[in-house]
Amino acid sequence: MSNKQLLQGSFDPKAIEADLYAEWEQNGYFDPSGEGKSFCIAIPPPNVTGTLHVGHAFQQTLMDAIIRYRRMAGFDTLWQTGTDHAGISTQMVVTEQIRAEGQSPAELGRKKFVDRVWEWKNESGGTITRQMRRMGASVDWSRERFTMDEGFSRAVTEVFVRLYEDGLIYKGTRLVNWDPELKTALSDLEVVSESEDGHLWHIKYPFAGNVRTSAGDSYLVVATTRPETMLGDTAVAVNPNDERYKSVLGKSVDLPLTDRKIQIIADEHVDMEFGTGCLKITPAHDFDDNDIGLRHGLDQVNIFTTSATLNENSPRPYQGMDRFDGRRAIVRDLEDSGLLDSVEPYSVKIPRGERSNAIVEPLLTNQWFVDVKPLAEKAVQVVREGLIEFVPKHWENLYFAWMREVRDWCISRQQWWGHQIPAWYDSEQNIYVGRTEDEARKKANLSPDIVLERDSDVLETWFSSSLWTFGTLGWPEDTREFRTYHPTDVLVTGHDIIFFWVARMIMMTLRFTNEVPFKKVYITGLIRDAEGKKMSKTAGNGLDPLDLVDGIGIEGLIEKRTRDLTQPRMAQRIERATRRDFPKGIKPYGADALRFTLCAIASPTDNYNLDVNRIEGYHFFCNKIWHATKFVLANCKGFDRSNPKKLSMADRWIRSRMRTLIEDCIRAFETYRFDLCAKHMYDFVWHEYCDWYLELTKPLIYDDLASSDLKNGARYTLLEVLELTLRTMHPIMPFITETLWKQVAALNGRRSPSLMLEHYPTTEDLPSDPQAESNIDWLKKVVTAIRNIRGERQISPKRNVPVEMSEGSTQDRHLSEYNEALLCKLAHVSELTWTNGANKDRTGSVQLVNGLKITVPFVDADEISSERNRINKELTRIDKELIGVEAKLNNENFVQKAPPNIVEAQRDKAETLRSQRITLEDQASQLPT
RNA sequence: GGGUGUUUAGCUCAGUCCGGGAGAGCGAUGGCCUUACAAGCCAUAGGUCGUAGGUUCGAUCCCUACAACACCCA
Repeated sequence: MSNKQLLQGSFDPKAIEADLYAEWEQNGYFDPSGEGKSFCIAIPPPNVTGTLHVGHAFQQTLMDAIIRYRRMAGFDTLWQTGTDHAGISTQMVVTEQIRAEGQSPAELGRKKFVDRVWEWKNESGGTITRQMRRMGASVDWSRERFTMDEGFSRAVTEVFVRLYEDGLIYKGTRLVNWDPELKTALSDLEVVSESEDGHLWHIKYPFAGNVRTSAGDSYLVVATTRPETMLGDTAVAVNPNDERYKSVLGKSVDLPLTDRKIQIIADEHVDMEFGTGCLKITPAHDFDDNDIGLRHGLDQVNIFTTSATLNENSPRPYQGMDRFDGRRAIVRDLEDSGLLDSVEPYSVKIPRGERSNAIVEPLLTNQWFVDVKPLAEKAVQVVREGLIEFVPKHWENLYFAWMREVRDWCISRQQWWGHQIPAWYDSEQNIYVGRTEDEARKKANLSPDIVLERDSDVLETWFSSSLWTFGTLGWPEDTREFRTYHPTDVLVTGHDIIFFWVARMIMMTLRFTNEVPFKKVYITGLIRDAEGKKMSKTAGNGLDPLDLVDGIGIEGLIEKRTRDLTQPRMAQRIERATRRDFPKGIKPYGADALRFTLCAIASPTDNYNLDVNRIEGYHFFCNKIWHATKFVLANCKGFDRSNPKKLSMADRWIRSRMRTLIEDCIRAFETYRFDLCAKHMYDFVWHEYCDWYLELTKPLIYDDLASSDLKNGARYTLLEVLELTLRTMHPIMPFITETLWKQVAALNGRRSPSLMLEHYPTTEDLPSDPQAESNIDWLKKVVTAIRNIRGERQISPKRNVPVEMSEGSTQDRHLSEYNEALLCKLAHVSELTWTNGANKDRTGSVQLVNGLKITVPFVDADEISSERNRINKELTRIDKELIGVEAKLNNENFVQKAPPNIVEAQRDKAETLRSQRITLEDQASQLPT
């Protein structure tokens, strides 16, 4: 882009962002420099066939800001990228495609099915990486990995085999979350529980033999939300302290509808207040009951098939029934036999498979497990010792709590897409584990004529992702990358996967590398919509980050939000809400504005509300920077830095402020306070550089008679501070800063072909300048005071007014003389005079700046009454403040106990307020009546 | 039932390890097309900092209890 184009028009993100990314990528600017201290972030791998949602955009923006900052600060940075094979969700998508073609995966067979998934992966796997590029993510694409690629798969097999050899992986029959539709085990994360309307059935269990409760009943009443599971009951439990049932402990009841007798046992877990205080125990179909069952050595009677129909362990009439038909039949039969005590409506938490939406059934199945306890100890220790630090710190508590209650980890899934478990079976179901079948045979000295069959299960996705930091760096080979970049420096992720991913990475990495996977864990909250609601497809309030970048019309947005709804009846409501919130659709705000917004909302809290108005505000901020640069360039054409120059007070001031900005931003980046970082940048650019510094330079630059040394000083500073500002902001807003930087860099003596190759600003050449700061602070206050009077009296900006000063200190007098020209220009003052306050003939509006009295004389009579109001208002304010301060000073305790500097400050304040009060009263009395 | 977090201007949020009478953006109101920017400039209004106690000379900040909301676990 040429200067000419830049000097025209306003900020248009589309025009500048398009080609820049390709340029960076092609020039290899994202690759590690190979010089300096290493700094590495491993990206949480998104689903390979997924699309970018706001949460990704958010976390990746923060990671990119960190990486760009570190890269500029001279680190050898690697942002390791890659994607996850996302077992279940990917398999489901492809299954549906195949079904749509009128086939079933079973007909296709495993090999062809997996080939189809690879096809789909190659076809659609590029979407999310394309979107990441659009957001400006500076990941090293040359090192992109995939959890199913050859090298990573080798790491997965290696880990499985070693854990098996060490006795930390075993196969066993345990209770797991079972999805009867997908016919696979699910992790807790893949199960979503929500409250739904249901019932609580109270069922009578008659005692076996002549037994009575203390109340004289010949039966116990148990309450359950799932009556059909009673067929698998193996006990009834009561609290050992429950007086009502002490006498029946150890006795039995006849389990209705069956010919089984079950025992009455005592367990602390039972809540005496709930229902009748009797709890039916179904160890094979409830996680809590399973624990109780294990404690008491109860039988586990599994009554369901893998399709959740009643199996041969249930009484014949119910066999083959679906679990809900079974429930109806059982309730009816209980009622018929008079054993149904009562039914009440009840809100039940229903667990559903995240992908299939099927109701999950706790089911006893034969699965592979990791024995987590031995791994967890060390994982807790490294966090306790500070080798890994959570930011914000309080998440460590959650981590510790989870680790204390850690259960064995079910790692097998009955799926085809994923890492097939490296275990083989002979005809007697003996297990042989090895990196290959050959190895497994050799280890067991198997004769070649024994036929082995490989385990058909795959490992769950989290198993492979737990190896992410070291697997991507080449482990198990001893690579240079692993030695250089591991442990990685920081992990940026959401609190929802601290246990599923973060904790497991820590455990696995410690086990296999003897290192922590990362030194810091920055936990982000969840992005919600403007009203604080969770963004979701069903609620129809989701936002596609790229729509915020490139814009979308209202019809397009509605179409997107109502497409493929699971509940089509929601469409109308979603459309209405969308039209209300986005009457004109979404404007193209650009990647920088979105990135800046995401940083600005990233305060240390659990949730952030993403308000499009805010993005618009930061889009305007981009425009502000754009125009400021236009201004600077227009006034610095052909500027030569070697020209003799003299810095003005304003130049010295903005350089001193620039120093503060750099310090603030560095501190903010180092402490992960992206919100403060964005705020500092915004305030500096808008309210210091643009509002004041540019305005302060104009009188000088536009003055043909001004000294060329001073003009050169101003141009020098305009360019220098702008160039430094662009560098300072680059990690958050890479596109606009690079574009503008290329226009100003050479004028400030920078020769790099890209801002990405420049060093992050340091404060070395920028002295802190208290004199300039107090000088310009005074000027700002005085100008603002005069503008305040002008505003209140609605004096047109075109009209210059005379201003009188009086009662100030000699310092005020010096400053006013020094700054007179600027002051008159900025406040539209025709003439500035000092009076000794004796001029009683001319009255006017008064503002006080500390001890200095500033008067703008009246021109007509009706201004006088409004001035009286203004003074009265001001007096009220001063009185209120004075009362507070004086109360403090009259308090003996305060004067004695508070630190002397605080007391002194209060005395000064009281002094100032009193003198202001006198001046104002004096002024009011002088107003003509 | 247990745990964590939140509660500050009409709205969305800052207010930092370290207590000394609270800030921004948006919105609202009034005035300006002032030669970088109307996507802008200048000014104004508004808050017993969730409630009740406690600690302290002094509490938005520290402690306790309670309430509401959110999330996690059961």
